[in-house]
Amino acid sequence: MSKAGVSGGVAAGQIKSIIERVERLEEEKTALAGDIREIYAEAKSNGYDVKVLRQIVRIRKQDAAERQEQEAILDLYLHALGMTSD
Amino acid sequence: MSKAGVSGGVAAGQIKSIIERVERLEEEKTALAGDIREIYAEAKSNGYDVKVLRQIVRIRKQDAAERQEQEAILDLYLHALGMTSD
Amino acid sequence: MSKAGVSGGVAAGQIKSIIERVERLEEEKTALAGDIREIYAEAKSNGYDVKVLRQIVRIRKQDAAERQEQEAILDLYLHALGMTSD
Amino acid sequence: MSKAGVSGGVAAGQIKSIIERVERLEEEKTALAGDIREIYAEAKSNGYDVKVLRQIVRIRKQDAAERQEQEAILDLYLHALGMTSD
DNA sequence: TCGCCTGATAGTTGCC
DNA sequence: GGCAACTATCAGGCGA
Repeated sequence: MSKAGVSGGVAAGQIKSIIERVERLEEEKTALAGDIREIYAEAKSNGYDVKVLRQIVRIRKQDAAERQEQEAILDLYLHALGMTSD
Repeated sequence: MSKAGVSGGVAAGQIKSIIERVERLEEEKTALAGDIREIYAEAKSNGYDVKVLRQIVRIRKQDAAERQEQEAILDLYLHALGMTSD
Repeated sequence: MSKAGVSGGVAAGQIKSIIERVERLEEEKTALAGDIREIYAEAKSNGYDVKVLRQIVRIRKQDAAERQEQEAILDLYLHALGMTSD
Repeated sequence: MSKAGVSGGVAAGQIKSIIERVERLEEEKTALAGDIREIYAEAKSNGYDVKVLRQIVRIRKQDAAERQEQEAILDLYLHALGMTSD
């Protein structure tokens, strides 16, 4: 069939399965977000500055991203210069 | 002490632990987001309209939230009438 | 009035003004996007690799953002240590 | 030459010019985005519902697009009937 | 030219 | 209750 579910109700089970798998994963995702919040709350109660901690995490993530970008552009340069193995 | 880590470098290990635990959880969160995207991609390749599927998930979440709220209101009434066991 | 436009049609002119100002600005924004596309197209016709150019712009923007973040966290540290002038 | 800048450093100035022109335009674009945000913020402080205002702008843009499409279709018909001047 | 994918934007949620 | 960070959605650019 060219379009799932159009030719009848036969796909209902499949849709249900998709929805439920997504919902399950989103549930886990929400739980993890809660765990993170909990860690920060605990840190705060131990006298740490949560804003600073969050900023540190953010910067480390940015660093990683920047490194990725740097590698990506290096690859681009190498390709442009025909210096790659592929 | 009024501010953790200010009175010396003793808290460095603790900070490191906090940061790493958060990063670990965020990594898992990102992985789950990837899984969800994968499911939608697979659904799309099976001919489903991803936008519609996302909307269904959203509506079901809203419904769940409303149900929660309804129950909360019901509890409120029951409490007000002294009809609860707690 | 507590809520603009609720007490009558008197705010119609104001709404119209808001909408039109926004639309005007978005138009300009779209035009700028077009200008940028044009520059890249021209560069491409001159033999430049657009992908590389875009990557360069992206990295430079990231660098700037990272610098901002670094400054922000420095400020946070200084505040945390009570070493600021305010 | 088949690839600009590959045969030497002569194109550095040109690249620099391209990058800077793009960055200048992106800066202006960002500034306009800021102006728009400002308008909405002002509207909000005057009691307007920003979400609704955004929706109005979106719908009007869609309408304009549809009108464009209608005109294009009309043109197509007129061309097919040889009723155009070009 | 069409589909994919990344980057920009809008909405939501949590914090102050 | 307002503001800021984060997430999800959407549109434009790129490659096949």
